[in-house]
Amino acid sequence: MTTRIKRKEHLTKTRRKQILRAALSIFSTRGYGESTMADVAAEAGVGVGTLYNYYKNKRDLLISLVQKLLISEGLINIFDKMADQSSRDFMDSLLEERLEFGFDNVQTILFLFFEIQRDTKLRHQYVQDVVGPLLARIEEYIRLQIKRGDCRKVDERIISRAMVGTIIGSIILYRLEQHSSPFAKAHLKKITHELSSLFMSGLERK
Amino acid sequence: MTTRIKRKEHLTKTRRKQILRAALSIFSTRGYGESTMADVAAEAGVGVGTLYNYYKNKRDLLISLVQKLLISEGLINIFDKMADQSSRDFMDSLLEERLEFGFDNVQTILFLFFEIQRDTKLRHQYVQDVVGPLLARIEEYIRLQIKRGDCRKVDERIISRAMVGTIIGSIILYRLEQHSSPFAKAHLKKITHELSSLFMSGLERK
Amino acid sequence: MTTRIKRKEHLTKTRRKQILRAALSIFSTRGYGESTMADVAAEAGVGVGTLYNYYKNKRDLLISLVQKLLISEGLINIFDKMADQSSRDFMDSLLEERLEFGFDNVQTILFLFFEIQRDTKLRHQYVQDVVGPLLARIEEYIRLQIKRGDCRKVDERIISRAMVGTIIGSIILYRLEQHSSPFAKAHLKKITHELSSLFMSGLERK
Amino acid sequence: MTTRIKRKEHLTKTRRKQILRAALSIFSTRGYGESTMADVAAEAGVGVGTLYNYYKNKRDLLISLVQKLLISEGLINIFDKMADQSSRDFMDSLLEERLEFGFDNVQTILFLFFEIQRDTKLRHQYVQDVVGPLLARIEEYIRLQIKRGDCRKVDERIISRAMVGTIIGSIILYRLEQHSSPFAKAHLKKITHELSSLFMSGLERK
DNA sequence: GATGAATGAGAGTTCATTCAT
DNA sequence: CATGAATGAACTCTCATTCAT
Repeated sequence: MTTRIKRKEHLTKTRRKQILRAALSIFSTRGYGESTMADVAAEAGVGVGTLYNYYKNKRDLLISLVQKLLISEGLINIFDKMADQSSRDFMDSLLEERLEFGFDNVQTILFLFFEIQRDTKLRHQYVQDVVGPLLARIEEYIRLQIKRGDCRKVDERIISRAMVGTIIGSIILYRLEQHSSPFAKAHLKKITHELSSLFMSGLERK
Repeated sequence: MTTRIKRKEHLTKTRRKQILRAALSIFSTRGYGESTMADVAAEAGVGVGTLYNYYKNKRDLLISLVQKLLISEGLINIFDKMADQSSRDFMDSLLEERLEFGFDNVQTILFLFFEIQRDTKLRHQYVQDVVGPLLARIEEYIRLQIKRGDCRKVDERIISRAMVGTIIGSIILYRLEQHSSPFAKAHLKKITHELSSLFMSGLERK
Repeated sequence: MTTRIKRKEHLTKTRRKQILRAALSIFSTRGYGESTMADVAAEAGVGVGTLYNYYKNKRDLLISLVQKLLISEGLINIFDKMADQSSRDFMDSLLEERLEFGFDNVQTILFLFFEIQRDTKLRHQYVQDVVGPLLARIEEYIRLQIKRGDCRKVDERIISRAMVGTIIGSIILYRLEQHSSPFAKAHLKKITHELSSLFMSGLERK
Repeated sequence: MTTRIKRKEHLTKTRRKQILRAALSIFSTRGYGESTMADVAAEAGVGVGTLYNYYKNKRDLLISLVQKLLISEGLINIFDKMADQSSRDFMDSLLEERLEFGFDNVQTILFLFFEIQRDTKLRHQYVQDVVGPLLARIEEYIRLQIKRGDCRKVDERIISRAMVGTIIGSIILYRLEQHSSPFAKAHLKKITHELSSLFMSGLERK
């Protein structure tokens, strides 16, 4: 009995995931406004009506999708990996991990940014749950370095944003230039190293 | 006679601009797919039919709009101002000018990026006409500094992209955080200075 | 299962027929270009959107309609009835059957002719599938009569066309004069008899 | 002064003819409902606005066009040529003249029939001014032949319609079969002769 | 009188959503 | 719960008509 119910819940979750995955794929490539529920249904391999058994309407699907991405899909889980890392490693791992993830999900990320910035609620949520914590973490790190004397006196609130901005911007440039540039996944290590060096010596005390 | 024709041509150009301006405003805020031609017409203060006297269809309006923005609307005219500037000024003016422009046009820029990266032709055009020249210019500048011995040996192709990426990413972060951050127009000078310093000392020979 | 599917297929066919019938009615009276999909939907008693679940677009509806009429709606099934009939009966039944059908469907027929002759593909199909076989049949009949010596030497290719032409033209005249003439359905027998006599003695050996 | 006015009137007439000619060409090939005023204007070599200086609206243009065709464009002027002709010549000249004219203007004629039969007023006018007189003439001819004893007793009202119908139908068949049949302009003499013979001996006293 | 840009009513078409099966 | 045919509101686009030049 309980098992039956559990299985049912499990199935429901699976179905919801399946639909969200399809929606992400479709929305990312065509854009929300130009995607149709039929497209999503086809991609998910279910009937159109089924979508409405799991999501109230198209907009609900979008919001659910975005929130799911914000919360659980590796967009903020860097923290786990970042814990207790020494200075250079912190920078390196932050850059490498985020860039690799970014390069792998450019379309999704661009789609996310575009949708998030258009919806006040989503934007606040995103800033609060994702960007905020990430920035806080980096600010804290910089403050620590300054206190230690390893870093010159900088405005950590601005520098942290510059760093996150660099990651975001690099991902976008990668999408724009595609394979016609040194910003290819193949050179990820090289890129990480150059950026890391730039920031490290940029912050370093003279 | 000639005057009459000229006036007519002038009117046509004016009308086209008027429509493009309206389209930009609508598309930027609602997104292309969710904007209607009626919206655009209303914003432009003309009848719906009139739009079709100047643009073949909705997509044509979008493409024309994007191309117009790429080519003439100050997205690349930074070059004129940048000419013959000494090292620190180059960095400062690049950052300040681009950030200010970016902060003033976040929505437009995000809209542009989103549309450009979805259309292969536009993407190529953008890379070739806008991003490419800008990167070339920065690479050249870095190479020069290296040769002069003012800058340590770095991969100028990566660093140039990092710099452009930083600008792009900062603009996006600005849009996301809106007024709840130090990334506000009010602190533009401060921001410019911090970033400039970061890059300058980041590149500086130890 | 199979039954379920069969029922569905049946329903689909019924719906398609229902729509075609409505389209025929509307197109015949208003003309294709002046009919609207809303008209057709109303006549069929379905929503506008439904039309598009069965036909790609308005033109597709027209073409399907015309082809359906050409192929199956009794426009060529005269052959079954004509088989193995002696000379005078052949002529009589041909005339009577075709005239009656024509008088009953003038508008449809005129609409058909007008659309068919404007579309090369339809025209070829019509000639090949409908007019051609009918003419062949009549030519064969005439040739037989000539061989038998019951008929004087005539060019059967021209005479057959004259006979078919007479039927077509009579139908049109009937539509034009409407009830103000002896060409009324009431006098069908009389008309058939006069025409039959005309042709019979027109062909008869002197 | 009078000359000036006359010239003006002349110009006006010319312009009206020019427009009607264009309208006929466009309407005949595309059908009234699918033709646009812009099409007509382009064909006539004038601006769209000009059309409205000569005709109240699109429908007025159609009606004027049809009436013009009915009244003056050779559709009924056969009477002049037919006067005082002896029996066989009457039939021959009627057939040859009407068929030649028909073969040369199939599209126009089909367009005319289609439009006329859809408009009650036009239909009445057509029957009264064109078809009626033509039928009357043929009926009279047949009655005369019967009285003379050259023709067997037939219902001249039906036979006359059959003859006119044959002409109409032959023209339509010609359009449908186009060049793939013996109904080509090249064989006009042959056709005329066969038809004439058919009718003559069909009516002849045995 | 000639013109064609401007217009909006209205056409064709799409698609989110519902609901009977 | 899964489905997809039915639907009409809403969209894109067309085009007859007007009117300032």
